[in-house]
Amino acid sequence: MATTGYEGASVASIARAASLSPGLVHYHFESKQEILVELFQELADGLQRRAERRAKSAPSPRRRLEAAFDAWLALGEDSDPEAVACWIGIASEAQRVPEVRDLYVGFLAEAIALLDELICRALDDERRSTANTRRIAVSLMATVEGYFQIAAGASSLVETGSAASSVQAIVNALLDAQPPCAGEAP
Amino acid sequence: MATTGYEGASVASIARAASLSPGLVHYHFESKQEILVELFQELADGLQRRAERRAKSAPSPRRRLEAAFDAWLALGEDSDPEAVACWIGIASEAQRVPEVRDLYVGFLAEAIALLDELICRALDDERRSTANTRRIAVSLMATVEGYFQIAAGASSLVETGSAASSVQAIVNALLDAQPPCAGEAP
Amino acid sequence: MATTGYEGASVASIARAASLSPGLVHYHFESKQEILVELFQELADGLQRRAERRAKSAPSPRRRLEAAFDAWLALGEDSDPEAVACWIGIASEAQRVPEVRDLYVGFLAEAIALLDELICRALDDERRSTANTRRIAVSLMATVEGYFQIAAGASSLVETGSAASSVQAIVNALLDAQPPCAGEAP
Amino acid sequence: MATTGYEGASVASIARAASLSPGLVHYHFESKQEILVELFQELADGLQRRAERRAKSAPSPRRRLEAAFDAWLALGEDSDPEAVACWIGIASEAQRVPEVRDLYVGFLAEAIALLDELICRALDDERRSTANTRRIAVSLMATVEGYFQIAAGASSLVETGSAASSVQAIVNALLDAQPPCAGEAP
DNA sequence: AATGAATGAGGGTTCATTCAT
DNA sequence: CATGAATGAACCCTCATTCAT
Repeated sequence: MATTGYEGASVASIARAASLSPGLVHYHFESKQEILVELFQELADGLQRRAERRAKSAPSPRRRLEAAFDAWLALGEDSDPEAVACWIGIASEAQRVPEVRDLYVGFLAEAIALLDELICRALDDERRSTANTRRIAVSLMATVEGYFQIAAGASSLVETGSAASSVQAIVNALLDAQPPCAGEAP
Repeated sequence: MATTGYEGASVASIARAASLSPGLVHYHFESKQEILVELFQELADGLQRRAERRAKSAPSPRRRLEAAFDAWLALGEDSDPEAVACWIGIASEAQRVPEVRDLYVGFLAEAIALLDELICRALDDERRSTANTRRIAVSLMATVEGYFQIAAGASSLVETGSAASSVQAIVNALLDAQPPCAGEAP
Repeated sequence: MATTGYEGASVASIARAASLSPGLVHYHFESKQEILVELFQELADGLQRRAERRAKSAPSPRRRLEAAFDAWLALGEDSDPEAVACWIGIASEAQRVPEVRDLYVGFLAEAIALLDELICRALDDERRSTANTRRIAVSLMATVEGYFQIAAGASSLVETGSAASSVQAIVNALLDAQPPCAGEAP
Repeated sequence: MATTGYEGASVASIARAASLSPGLVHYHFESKQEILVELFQELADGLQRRAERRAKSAPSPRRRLEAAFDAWLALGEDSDPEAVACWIGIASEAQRVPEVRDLYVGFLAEAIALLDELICRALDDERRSTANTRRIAVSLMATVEGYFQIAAGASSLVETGSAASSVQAIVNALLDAQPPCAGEAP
């Protein structure tokens, strides 16, 4: 699915890649769509677990945020381009397949909640009360997803390794900005 | 293509939607893929033109940046969900179809160049020399693309109208940040 | 479908028999089932038209009845064994396919109505008021359908040409029977 | 098989319905077709036994005939619609599967022989010699089979309970008819 | 006697593309 | 410029049957 997309990956080709007979694929999966669902869950679980595990072992709130982005964007660039390619295809499929959409929304909601919490912890009491942390979380998540997309479709435009640090720069700027008069999101 | 995706849109259904005969579609387009290319160009041109036109008519450099994001993300949220849906599908297709990939990369490069320039103009001489404006442009573009993706697949997670202002907040934070000791990307 | 049954007749084999490509079959018929529906209508129309045409040209009410059975059972035995084979398969399919069932019920209802009317005309006023002509029509129709079934599955048990005359004998016996004390169907 | 037909009943579904594993089905039956054969024999034996048993216990020859039809058509209407549904499917299958055809022919031959004998016994010597009792038996059997078919595919057309009495009316009419000048089948 | 994973041929159906008109 | 019938390969999926356990 990484190389040919969901539609391009015929059940026969999937079976061949796994050294199975086509019939056996349908013995284990009700339909081709179910394979997509399973694949998504595996990818999403991997991302989520990775972010949480690495965030936990970081010493300070700020470092935890950093660790989360590292977990995602390291994957986005170097380690597993196949996973990123799948991810973009799935995001596209999520628009049409309700089951996939639900999972995708669920994943994003969880990730945003994690970011929201980490952001809260990284702020002092005064700024926490004025900042719209959830909105910040959403926009950071958008940046992550956008880096995935660009990495998958136009990797030549992103310097290898720059994604994580760029996002870090955004985080730093947002969290250290002087309380702007109108709030950070007017 | 917005509602069924590229693979899901049969030439017959496209013809029907346009009140044409299937044969006539292939009289005007060499192949189905060429329709995708044409569609992409239309969408990309629209985005690019929109951003440039609105940026031009803004009074200050900072306002020009703001106008560009407004041009993109207003489309991303309210005005044309069909275009956004197409866009995500195309980004997914770009991974596999070289012709589409080239166009996609070209569009992004142009958009990033525009942002880069606008950012440069918005900075004073001192900060322009220390800041990595291109990297900032890339990460802002990633955020825009990410918002498109989330809007297409999980619109419930984004407050209507928040995307543009959230990106604006990031821009403000990045451009107004004190020159950090370690640079914006350590 | 006559020789292999509905399930046994693959769309590919149907196409081959008609010197068509498999795709073209689905260009003209929405589904394989629709072919069955069309086939049924052709058979049923043929039976109905035949019975009505021949009944009309008969000189007396009694002869009209005779003509109707001749129209059906001549087909049932000699002329078109393929049609009979199809018919039995269709009757079996009618149990499961609602669309076919409706058509089958419709055909029988029409045939029974025709018989009912012919029987009424063949009776004198006194007997018409005491006889349950509809019930007689149903049982005669059952006999016809039963002859089809036996002809299709066990033709060796029926002397060629005997079906029509046997049914005629039943008709004669029923219509000429002295008014039984309890009515012919207690 | 009653609800989905022979082709529609997969070995897996049969196994599931019987709380068996698919493999075990093929341990007991050589093939799926053999299940059909077994099913047919069970149904046919049931019908035959039922008719014979009830015919035996009737007091007079005429009552014995009546009892036989009751045995068949009671099943056709009230008691076991599933059996009737199977029966029609089998009659359809008999056209193609030689083994089933032989059994079907055998069943019909036996049933006709039974009817023939009962009819003979019910007639006085004079009429027995002039009547074609076998032909009468065949036509009565056709009526029974026809009622099965109509009951299975168009039950709304038959008043519940009318089949047996209608056939009885035919029997009475045929057996009591004055020796027609031209015989009962001209 | 029993399991259920595994096979692979074949099922109905879709579809990009062609072409005679 | 326009039609729509026609093609045939490929699709997802089902299923009777086998077999190691």
